Amino acid sequence: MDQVAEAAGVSRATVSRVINGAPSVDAKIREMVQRAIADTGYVPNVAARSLVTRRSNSVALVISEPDRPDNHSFLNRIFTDPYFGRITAGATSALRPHDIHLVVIPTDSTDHHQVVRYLRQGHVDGVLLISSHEQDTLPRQVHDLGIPAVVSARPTSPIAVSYVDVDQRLGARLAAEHLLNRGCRTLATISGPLDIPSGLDRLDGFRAFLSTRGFPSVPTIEGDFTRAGGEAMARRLLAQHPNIDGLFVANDLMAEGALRALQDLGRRVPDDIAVVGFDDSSAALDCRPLLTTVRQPVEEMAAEMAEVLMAHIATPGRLPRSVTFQPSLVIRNSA
Amino acid sequence: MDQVAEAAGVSRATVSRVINGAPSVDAKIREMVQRAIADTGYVPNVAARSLVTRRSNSVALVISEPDRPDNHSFLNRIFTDPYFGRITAGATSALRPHDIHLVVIPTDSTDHHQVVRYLRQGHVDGVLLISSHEQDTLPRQVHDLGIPAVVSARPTSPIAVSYVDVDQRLGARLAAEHLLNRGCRTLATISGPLDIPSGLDRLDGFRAFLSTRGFPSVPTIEGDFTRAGGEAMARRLLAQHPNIDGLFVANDLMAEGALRALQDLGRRVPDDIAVVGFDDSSAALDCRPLLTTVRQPVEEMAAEMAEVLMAHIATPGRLPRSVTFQPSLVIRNSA
DNA sequence: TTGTAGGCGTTATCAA
DNA sequence: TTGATAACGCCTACAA
Repeated sequence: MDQVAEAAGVSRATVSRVINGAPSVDAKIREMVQRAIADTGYVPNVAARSLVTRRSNSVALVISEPDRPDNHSFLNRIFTDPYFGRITAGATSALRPHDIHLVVIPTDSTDHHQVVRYLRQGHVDGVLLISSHEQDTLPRQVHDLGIPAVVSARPTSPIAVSYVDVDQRLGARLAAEHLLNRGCRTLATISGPLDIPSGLDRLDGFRAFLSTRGFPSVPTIEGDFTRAGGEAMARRLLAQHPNIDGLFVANDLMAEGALRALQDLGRRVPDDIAVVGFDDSSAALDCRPLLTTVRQPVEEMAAEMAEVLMAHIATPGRLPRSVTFQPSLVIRNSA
Repeated sequence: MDQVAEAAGVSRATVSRVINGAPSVDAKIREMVQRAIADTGYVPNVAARSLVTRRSNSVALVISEPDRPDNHSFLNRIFTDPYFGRITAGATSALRPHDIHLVVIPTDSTDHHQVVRYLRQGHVDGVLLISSHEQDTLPRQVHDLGIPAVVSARPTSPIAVSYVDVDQRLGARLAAEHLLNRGCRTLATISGPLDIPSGLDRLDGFRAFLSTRGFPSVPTIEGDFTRAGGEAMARRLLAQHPNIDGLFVANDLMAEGALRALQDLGRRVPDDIAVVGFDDSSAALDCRPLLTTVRQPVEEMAAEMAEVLMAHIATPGRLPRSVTFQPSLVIRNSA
């Protein structure tokens, strides 16, 4: 920077002003400085800058998953699930125009403390926290840290933190309504893990609506949000309840597996049994027949999380606020 | 830090030594300092540290994709393709023990300059560059930057840079051999994009081996590495060459689409036509029948990239070196 | 083994 | 509008 200042015949302070686009700089001087910058190939040092500005221009995307028995493939599952991919894509697209970068940090409870330490060290200006499971303590820990944060779903315990969510119960209701409208009368559902709020909410919403329509009880089986799980659960469900004619599966990945099981079992979809998924992820288009599903605008939601986070970063005292997106039904061929 | 020093009754220098685990510190004093750190809840400021150490303890994962006509879903495609997910998982697992974090940066040629600027600013200590297409100028730009870097495939133009790759031609040969051994005599292939070296190499390897076995020409159609593309190309291929009995598809995603097309066309796999994919990604297990495929150890390769990168970072002058992994054939049910 | 002191490259304050 | 100058928080010779 001294080089630039010397080359332009000004002080370092002026160089700094030009770089940061301060309005109070003479046009000619600005020009000279810019030329000097180009000539010297000067690049500001970000460490020095953030030392004084206390900004890093990056945010963390923390993906907090529950510990599962088969934990060895933890990273693999995360980075292969299209849901997280959509989150990453949405967040990236919102952050990029602001020149803010994304540090991706997958975690389970065994290394919460590492994550907390990382956040405390000021590596990032804020956190996008993807946390789905009920007993996850990370949202609270992050909140206590006082660092700007936005969570991907309504926290289970009441924490004063901003979050972005979709109306899960409404989504499940849309599915139920559609199945009834088609004429299905023997309904069942493969739920998500019930220690995950979205899993629970979708199940609740589905049941709650059906009970108002005269279906007080609905055969239910708990799945794990994976394709293989959906296939296995569909098999089990149909073994127990062979005459089901309408099935709500709590995410598309499981629905894809379920369709496969139904095909193997010789059930025609949607004629013998109609199937509705949840997400409208790319998996819905990989299904045969194409999957009718509840659309959750994940990319937009992630982008909104990023926007809210940037607002928090810009205005430290800002009160938390939550944004809820409306789901919609995407009718294709499976129901 | 002053607080800690005062609380422990030592100088800031000693506190610094304790934090950085310098050996020359009296055990008692170390103890006192650590207690003081715990009491005061002190956390080192990373910006100040990297200002003086010139280390950021993070590396960039730059995913450089070619510009495609349907570019609007660029981010989506990247983050939904299991290949990139596996890369991310592999790199993360290798980096985590060293407390190095990953900044994920997707890019196409329109924002190469942003990426270069980012790298020049010293945000990261090094770059893992995932670059697949032939005319990509980014590897050269990164090389010219002089920042430690490792590329995910052999560069097309000779650049003195470390890379990690799989023996693509050998993989294709394994597929060809297997198809011949099964008794297939009318072979064809759906290749990857031919402006991507891996696409070209797999095609070359396939053809080269077959020509030594008396199959001088093989019907070929160029695909795009997507599921939908695989399906469409398989349809077209079989319309032109209805009597194909052995098909090599240059990645699993396309193979999955191809299997679907074959099913729709009423061809039995593997009886009427045997299919071999490439990658051994999770998609191979989503296929019906389960996909016989050439295994590419992507996670291990990404981890190796990370290891090599860390070596470069630790030893600035280190000469570039390349690591080539051997592919292997995973025989399942489709061939 | 410990302390002192200088410097890393910016931005921000305050005069001029 | 511009220029000195003082932080920012840490590491690291060097001296004690």
